[in-house]
Amino acid sequence: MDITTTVKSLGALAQESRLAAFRLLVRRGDTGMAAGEIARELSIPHNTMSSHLAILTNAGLINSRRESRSIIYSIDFGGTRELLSFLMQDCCQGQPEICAPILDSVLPGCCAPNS
Amino acid sequence: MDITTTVKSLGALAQESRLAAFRLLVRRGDTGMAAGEIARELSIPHNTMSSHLAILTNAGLINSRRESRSIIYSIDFGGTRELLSFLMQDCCQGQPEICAPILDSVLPGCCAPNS
DNA sequence: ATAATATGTCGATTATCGTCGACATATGGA
DNA sequence: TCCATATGTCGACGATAATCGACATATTAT
Repeated sequence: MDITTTVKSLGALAQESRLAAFRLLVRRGDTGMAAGEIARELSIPHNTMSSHLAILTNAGLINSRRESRSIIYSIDFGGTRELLSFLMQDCCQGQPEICAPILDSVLPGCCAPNS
Repeated sequence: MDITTTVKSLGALAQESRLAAFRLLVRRGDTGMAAGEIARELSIPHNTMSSHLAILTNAGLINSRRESRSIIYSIDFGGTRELLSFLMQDCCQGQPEICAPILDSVLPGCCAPNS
């Protein structure tokens, strides 16, 4: 992942509605959520939400698939992982002090590495 | 860390010059780097860089201290860690699939948790 | 005090972003 | 086919952000 892509991804998340939509989709996993449902849930006009979803898609953070009349958006595991990996490695290699506490706080509750 | 703060921090990093400056400072650690030195290194006018540094500071990602004529900027461990923790926990709790591979890739090269 | 160096602030200009009404397209049912 | 539903696209407006010249402030040396 290069700087330009990283900037684009960070910019995609640096907006309240988009961050909210992204977090919503993270929790839904592969099941995803229809465009309209997201707009309703967040109380945002459907066309505004549409352009936000396009930006998140373009940044490689979410995917979409059609299901009859609806278009279901879901998180893009690959892109999301790439962004976080890039940020984490950037900090870790420069200053382990930053990452170690993060890992300690994230590990217990969720995912075990080397498992 | 709440959503508004997160958006502000992400926005601060979602700009090429600022992300470059941030990465530079991560690598310098507590030693930091003078404002002018950063501007010169990145070939950016000093006043433009000054406003970028102000934005990163306001987002809680970097700190500054005066050292004779220079003002030395350095990474803010606390703020940086908070942002990354928030993003990681957000994803981990929603979808462990995202975080596990990140941890696996970050752990070997750098910091060991529970150490 | 004066000058040189280092950085910050102000203000104006340009570019980009967020928002939303109006219209367009796609799907499925009557 | 005709209509309702679901979503996307276009265009315009207002708001915010990026950039940089000019000026202001702070520090140190002579």
